[in-house]
Amino acid sequence: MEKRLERIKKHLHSQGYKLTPQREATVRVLLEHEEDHLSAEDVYLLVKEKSPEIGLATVYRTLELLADLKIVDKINFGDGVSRFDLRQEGAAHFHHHLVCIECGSVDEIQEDLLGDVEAIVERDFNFRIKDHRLTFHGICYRCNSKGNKENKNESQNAETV
Amino acid sequence: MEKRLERIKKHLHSQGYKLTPQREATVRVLLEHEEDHLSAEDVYLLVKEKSPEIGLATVYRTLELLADLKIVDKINFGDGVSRFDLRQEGAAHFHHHLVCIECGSVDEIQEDLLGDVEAIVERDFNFRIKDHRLTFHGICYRCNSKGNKENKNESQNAETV
DNA sequence: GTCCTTGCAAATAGTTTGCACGGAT
DNA sequence: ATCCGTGCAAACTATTTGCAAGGAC
Repeated sequence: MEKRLERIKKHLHSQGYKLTPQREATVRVLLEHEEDHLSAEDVYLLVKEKSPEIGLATVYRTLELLADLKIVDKINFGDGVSRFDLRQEGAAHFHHHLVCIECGSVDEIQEDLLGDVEAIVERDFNFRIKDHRLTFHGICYRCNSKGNKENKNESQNAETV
Repeated sequence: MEKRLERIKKHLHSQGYKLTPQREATVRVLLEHEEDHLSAEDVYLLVKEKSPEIGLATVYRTLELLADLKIVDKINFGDGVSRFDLRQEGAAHFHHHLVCIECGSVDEIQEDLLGDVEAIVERDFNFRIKDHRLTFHGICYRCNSKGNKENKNESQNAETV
């Protein structure tokens, strides 16, 4: 993990930015919560645990910077909040998401899967693809097996990030 | 177009809602701007031209209602605004979008394209897909040919949308 | 009357911005 | 001495909500 931090630092430097303590703290939180899909507020609260003096605006500014540098991706699942997701190092494309409409969980799919589709789009629509967003909404494997028990269960929300 | 309005009316009635004048005006605007991807504010301004007494909150409430009934889809291209898109009648799935990072245009792809991908996701991740969102970001055919004019390029002009 | 729906205004939520200060070069 | 980055508060934008009033049945 230190290695990735180091590389991010270089990436920042190469663009004329510094890895300030606040930015480092923010990146660390992102690295430690790679699986989650944190909102800016989530990140802020987590950063605050280690660096209580940080301001919310700084977190927003850092996340925006990281998004500009393609270090993180800003995503939006339709609940009015932006979420931030570290890009896999060296990944050609952004990964996909499975959003469960029952428990709210968000899982990731690292496989590309879209190769053929993109070829068709590029050819048929003369569209030069730079990036994509693919999200499936449905019932996740957890809720699927739960539902099989035919239990008219109620509020046991899963992690939901 | 009247026919679609009629069906939407029935759809509302079947769920215990009425097609009030305000709702009708809103739906008409959506029907007349099917190609566009209007924000709530856009819809509001357009509805206001014909029905000046309507309130913004009513438009929001109507759009939310239509989204609940799956008559429209709420989409989000990452600029903090929700946009509303009429669902194709009888379409099993939501259509896809091509967002141009150069000129900001948004084109639609009605073809499904995701059949194979969805089969894989359902099988490998035990995820029951109910809906999806697929957006490509890149350079549209218009900007492609524009950029090509000064360069050496040849026969590839599309007219999709 | 009862239930829905509406317009308006106020409230909220998320995010951005202005500004003066502080630290590193 | 300059430049970048920060914290704070205020500003802004998009959206939601409370409420009194109007209309259909």
